[in-house]
Amino acid sequence: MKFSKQRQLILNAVLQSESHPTAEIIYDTLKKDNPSLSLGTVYRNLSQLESNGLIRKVKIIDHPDRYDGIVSDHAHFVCRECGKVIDIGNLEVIKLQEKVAEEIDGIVEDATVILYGRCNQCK
Amino acid sequence: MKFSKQRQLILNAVLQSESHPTAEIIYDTLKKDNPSLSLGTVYRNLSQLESNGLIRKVKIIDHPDRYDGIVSDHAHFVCRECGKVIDIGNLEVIKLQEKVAEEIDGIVEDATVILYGRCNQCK
DNA sequence: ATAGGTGCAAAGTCTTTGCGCTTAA
DNA sequence: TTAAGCGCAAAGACTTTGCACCTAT
Repeated sequence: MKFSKQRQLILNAVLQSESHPTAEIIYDTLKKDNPSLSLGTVYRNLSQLESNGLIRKVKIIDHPDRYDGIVSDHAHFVCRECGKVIDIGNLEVIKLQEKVAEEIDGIVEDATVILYGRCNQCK
Repeated sequence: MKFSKQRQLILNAVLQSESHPTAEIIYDTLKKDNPSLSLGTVYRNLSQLESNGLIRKVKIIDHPDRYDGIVSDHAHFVCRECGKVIDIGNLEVIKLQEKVAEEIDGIVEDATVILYGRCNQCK
């Protein structure tokens, strides 16, 4: 994989962000200092970076896809009130994967876990 | 909520299906015996039924949204080889929710859990 | 009677892609 | 040098919605 200036910018934006940004957010953020950047490039790179395992896509019901720089399996908590997304440790997720692999007699490669509710500020 | 003929058909289609159908699949299936049915109606009803807690939406990476008649929290396993979706018991999911509620000091209302891998036939 | 639902088709949102130019390796 | 990437704009996939008509309650 080549590392163009744009790809570096996009990768860094995801890795440095703590807000699990959407393609649009990344585009808007980077556009300020890189006015020629195109949205298509952002999508192409997010997709490419994900294929190469450098970032991870997170699907949240009723929101556009988000991206996350933490690649090891872990869960997300989404606050229904304020929309905040919080990373959750992966210990429980790994346990879950093991149980399920046993239950279906198959191989569990990874998991997407999203919990919905109210965060400590909004509850 | 009123129960039109269409709503009944759509609800039954989701409840009876074992394949976690998409809106398109439901539409194609019901269209055979109900040629005047429109895709917009299917989307409207799936959305409405979900709001009322009768069915549940399942988001799977790189697939259109699917719907599921089992409303209690539970996980899904998706086979990357054959695309099959298998329901997983909810015991582990409930445990996970409890741990996370504690970890974030918030309220966890429900969860979407999707595991990816190879099923017993494809592994 | 009437709030809510329907079919249809147009519009909206998010994402992908074809093309001719540019650039990292 | 050249395979890969870029910007742009058009197209695509999926979903929502406005409107005039219809129906469950």
